[in-house]
Amino acid sequence: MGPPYGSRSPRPRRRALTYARWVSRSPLPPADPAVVVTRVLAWYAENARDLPWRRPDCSPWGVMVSEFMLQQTPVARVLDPWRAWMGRWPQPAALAAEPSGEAIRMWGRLGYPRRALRLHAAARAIVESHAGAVPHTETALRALPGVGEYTAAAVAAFAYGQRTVVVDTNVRRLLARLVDGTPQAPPHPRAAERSLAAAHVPEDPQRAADWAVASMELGALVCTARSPRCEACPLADLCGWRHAGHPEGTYVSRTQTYEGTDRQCRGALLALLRDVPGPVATDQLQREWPDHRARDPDQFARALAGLARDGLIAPVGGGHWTLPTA
DNA sequence: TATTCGTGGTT
DNA sequence: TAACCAAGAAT
Repeated sequence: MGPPYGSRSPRPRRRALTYARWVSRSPLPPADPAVVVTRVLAWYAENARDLPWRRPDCSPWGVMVSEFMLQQTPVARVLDPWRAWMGRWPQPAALAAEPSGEAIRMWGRLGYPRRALRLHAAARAIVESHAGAVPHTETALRALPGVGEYTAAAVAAFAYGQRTVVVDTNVRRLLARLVDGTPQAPPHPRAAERSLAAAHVPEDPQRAADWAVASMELGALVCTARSPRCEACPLADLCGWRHAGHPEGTYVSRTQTYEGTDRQCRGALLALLRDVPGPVATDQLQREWPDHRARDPDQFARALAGLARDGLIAPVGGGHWTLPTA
């Protein structure tokens, strides 16, 4: 047995090899966006997943619900909750008629429960300001709670076939690799990224919407963050990152440990309130997060106050709490 | 602009 | 197995 792999600091050597390979090759010309779009659309036609919110009979509301649930959440975890949600609340008005606590309860363990609260508030805004119909324009969509730049563009494109610039984490990574030759997009979106993405959007609206979903799908299934399947990629011969020999990334993600965080505490408290029908005493909640689990003695109180401030829970008097009933 | 906000599968 | 990552938004 030799020394453990990496014990002789292979980095400089590896970097030198990468550079030698780079100079020995002819420069890779910039990929023609028209060619990129054509290839990705052809790939999508053969490889698209059959997701319920992509079917022609899916309502704009169904598209919007899917986009909320898919924020920072994998497709596989969204499928069942989406079906249950749409079965119970097929239109915005049905959800708007319920207290927000029901939305929080229905959200279950999808994570980021403030999304449930915002989706509920968005449904009420749609009833109040848009006669119960999901608005068509990005501007009107963007004004809804929980709808940011990405979601507004996505709903306009996928629900109404509009020509928008849809830039999600998949598209950002795909274009970073293809055009910039880097393995990952910058941690925070830059203006240059939106310009680059806009340069790839076809003129025809329906084709633009197809490009949006197809480029996202390619990023999700082939050009993945870890272990990309370049052998299955229709853009492999155009890819700057592949041409450069797959150099490693430089961005270091802050490792966010979950154990013992405020997030975990909030999640545990909310889970208890979700799983029982009525009010819960503060003492019982405290038992859900005993001091020995806490990072600091104020954590329980801080989490409880935070949940209340966010509107995820409400006091009902006598030291009891419930999901919001309004 | 940098942080905060859940949860669970994958590597 | 610890770290990474997932169709972001709000502040």
